[in-house]
Amino acid sequence: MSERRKPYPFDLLEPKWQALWEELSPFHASNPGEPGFDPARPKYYVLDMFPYPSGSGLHVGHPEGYTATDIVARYKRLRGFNVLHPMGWDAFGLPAEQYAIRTGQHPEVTTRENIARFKTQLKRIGFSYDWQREISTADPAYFRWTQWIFLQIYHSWFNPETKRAEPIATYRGDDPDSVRLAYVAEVPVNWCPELGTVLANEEVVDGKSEVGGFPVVRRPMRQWMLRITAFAERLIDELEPLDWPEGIKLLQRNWIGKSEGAEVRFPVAGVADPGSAGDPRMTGDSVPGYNITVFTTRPDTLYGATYMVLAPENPLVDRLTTAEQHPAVDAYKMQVAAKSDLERTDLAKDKSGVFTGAYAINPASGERIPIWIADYVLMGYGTGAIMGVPAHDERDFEFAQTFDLRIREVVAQVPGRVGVPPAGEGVSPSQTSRSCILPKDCFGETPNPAGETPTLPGNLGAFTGEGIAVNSPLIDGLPTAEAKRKITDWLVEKGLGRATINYKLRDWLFSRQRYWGEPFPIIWRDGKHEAVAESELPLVPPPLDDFKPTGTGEPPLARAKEWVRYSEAATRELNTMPQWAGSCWYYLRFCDPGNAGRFVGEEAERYWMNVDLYVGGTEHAVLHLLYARFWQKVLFDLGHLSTTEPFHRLVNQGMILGEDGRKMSKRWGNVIDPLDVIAEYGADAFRCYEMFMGPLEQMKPWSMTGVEGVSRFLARVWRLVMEENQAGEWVLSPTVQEVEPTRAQRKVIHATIKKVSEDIEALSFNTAIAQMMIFVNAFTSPPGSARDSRAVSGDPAGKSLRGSPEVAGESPAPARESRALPGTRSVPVASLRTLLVLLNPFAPHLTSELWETLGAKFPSAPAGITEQPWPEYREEYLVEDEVEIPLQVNGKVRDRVTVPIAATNAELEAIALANERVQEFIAGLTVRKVVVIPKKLVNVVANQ
RNA sequence: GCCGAUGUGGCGAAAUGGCAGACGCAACGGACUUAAAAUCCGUUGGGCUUAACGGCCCGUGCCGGUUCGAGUCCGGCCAUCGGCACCA
Repeated sequence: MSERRKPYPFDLLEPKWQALWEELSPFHASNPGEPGFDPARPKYYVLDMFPYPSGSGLHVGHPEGYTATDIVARYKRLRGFNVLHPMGWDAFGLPAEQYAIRTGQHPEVTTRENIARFKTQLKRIGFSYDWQREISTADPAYFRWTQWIFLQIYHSWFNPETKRAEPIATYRGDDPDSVRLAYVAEVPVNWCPELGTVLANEEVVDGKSEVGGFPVVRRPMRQWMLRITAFAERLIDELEPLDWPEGIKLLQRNWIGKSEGAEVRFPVAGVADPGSAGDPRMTGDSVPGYNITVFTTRPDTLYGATYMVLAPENPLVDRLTTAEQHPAVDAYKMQVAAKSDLERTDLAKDKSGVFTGAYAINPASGERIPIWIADYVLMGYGTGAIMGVPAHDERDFEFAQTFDLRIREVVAQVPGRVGVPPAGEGVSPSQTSRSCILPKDCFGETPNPAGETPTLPGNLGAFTGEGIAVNSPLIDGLPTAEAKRKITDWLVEKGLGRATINYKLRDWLFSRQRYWGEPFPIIWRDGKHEAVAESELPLVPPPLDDFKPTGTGEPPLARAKEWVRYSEAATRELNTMPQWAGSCWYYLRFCDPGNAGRFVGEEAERYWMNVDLYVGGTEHAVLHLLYARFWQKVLFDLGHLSTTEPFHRLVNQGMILGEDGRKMSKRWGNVIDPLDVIAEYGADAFRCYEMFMGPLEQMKPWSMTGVEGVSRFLARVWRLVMEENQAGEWVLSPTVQEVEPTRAQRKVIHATIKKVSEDIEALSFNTAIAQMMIFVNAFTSPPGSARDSRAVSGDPAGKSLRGSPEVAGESPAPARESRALPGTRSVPVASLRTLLVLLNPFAPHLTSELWETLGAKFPSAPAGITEQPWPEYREEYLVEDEVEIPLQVNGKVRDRVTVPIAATNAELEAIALANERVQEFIAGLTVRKVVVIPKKLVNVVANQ
């Protein structure tokens, strides 16, 4: 770090203001009913995704979003809003626990230290958080309510009639435990041996743990689940009106994965198995228990179903398999079970499977079709069974090819419709050979109505698009959508199926085998679970010396024998909640963090919710953001909250890359430490640079010279107000005077007010800063310089002459040694004050200091810059009497002329046609048309 | 494979369908300085042309379209990044 002189004394003034903010808490927001609360003001809740306080401290990614929200928060305060802008800590988490395992240091200690470091660092950037609302998810005063919310979920069920969560008491069935929103199930889970815990689907990436990258295997275990699937439809529907990036909405929709289709029952054919011939159950064609139900999104292809496939784990498999096929089926099941998720995915390309020996009846065609098992059919989706329609499904096609199963076309492509290659294209010689492998009856008896080649589309495999039903007596000739409807109606009529919807979303695996998390407020008695009384909350984790996973899947809490024993007959639940639990509702607690009697006070919740602006990284698109919406809905349904969605407007900040354009990492040695930057350039420069880099949502590389540029800008602001005297002290510059701005200056001022206001609302901070740079350039450049006139007139070409100050009684700038340049003009105090307010959200320290300095000499304005009203611009100052417009001939600029703003179209046209340069270019041509856009341009269209 | 985002000077980037490159960085030239740093002023997309003022042509990933006019709208490609990935 260089020891060169600071361009302005940020190293003195930034700590000064930070100390003042610490002392006076000017950013504290009062709740309704509290002293200092002003009900006349509108509210604004602006929230950051709170950090996990890791050991490595803040990196430059954190402050990007935090600076954006801080600017908005400070801006909204100046605009007269009651602003809620809190910060807290997502403090439960694996790293602290793993550190504890390595060192024996209790996670609580590590976490406390990390929080302290994060807090110091955040304060060093000058964020205007209301620190009185600070919360930590690992604080018993907080997690007692996390546990309380879990109990609300536990004590409720999803009523399919009302489509709402309701207290379990309203459930009329005989087994409440089967419908609770929190339930225990023996499910195949993602078990990570290395971490000694199970993980949610969302925490597994490519068959490895998201944290640490350790292998994850499937293994059945008894786990707590939250019934998020019950809310699938609402999670999709209520997403629609939110002001979120379309991409994130789409990500959530895809994650939830809604598919509309039908369930179809296939009777198992009784005569398939010689061994069971004569078994009375196998003779009828709809014996209960011997139907296989499948889910399909394409019921219109039912006639094309030439085989069936069950998931290997499907319990029906054992009942169906013939004696002959038993050894092969069992071997295959073993083989599949041994595969990890990774392997199962990796081998996706090669289809494998085994014939069960059994047959089913295609309810439409009446044909006997073979039943197979294959691992490309998943037990967890739909019914764990499919009908194989190789002609119209890629996977089924591959499978049919591998095992030489029949392929029957039942949907004909319609020429000229979606996805149909023009004739002649997509047909290669290999098509003939492809046809050869198709069994004889592949296309049925009916000639292919599409004529020409008896195609599967091109030679690529299955045709999965929509078309016209063929070879399907009930629906022949119908387009796909209609065919779906008609066949579904027919299925319902015959009692063979029904329309239904399936979701990819699975229930949320909610328990973890960890120490450092919220214990479940649950006890076990006689093998059944019970909730503990609310009065027993918070349920604090027991003290432990050994945090290591037990390795058996039994949670570390099992080691605390005393704690585990709840009573003679009951023991405590040993699992803890996942890290997401605390972050599912922290935005609610911020509204009323000190409330000891409720998770959030009703009035506070009604006043502050929902979150007006939520800024954070995309990585939470389907995790935190889905879970939080889920909890919000449950709590809303149960009457605890006033809104059904928590986050009105969501914005994702883009990642900041290293100077080399690569992701910042120790490996590349390109990590930028915010505190190093602040030490050298100051917090204001750091903040402004992060915002000036480019659009908030975009990924962008760091640039140290870019920081320098922004730092220079702030120094120019400083020197606009201050100058250094002979003793080397900064004093108010004598050029700052109580004078009126020139007309040109006034225009820049108002253009800047307009642009900065609009840009902050739109979160376009980079262009807001650019406009303030223009402002400063206009006020620092000598009159008449190109830079001056460019800035002042808004004329990029800088050609218009502009210039002499129009200020009555402006005194010549006092001579000031070397700094006094000829033509230096005075700087109006009022203009400076406007700039300082506009810049305040971006560079709060510098502007506070300069505001104070100005106030000492020109005491007309209130003392504190944070009490200022946001300036309003006046349109009348933005318009000019004259405007320079380009004259075009056939769309090419040939000249520019300055015309009165009020010039009529006819006048403009006349001016254009009379123009010498235009004349030159239309010479010998006939003018066909003259396009006149008032105040913009004139285009003369001419040709031969 | 599917879905989404992005593609503009040497670099980060601006541009309600209306003068492409605002603002900043870097580079170069100049002023100040014994000198350097800092600061200030200026030049800076490419090519051609002019003694000079100036003028002309090309240019927003590629190909095509709509329009008086396209970075912007439409169709088709290509590349990079991100997400999902046997979900029937």
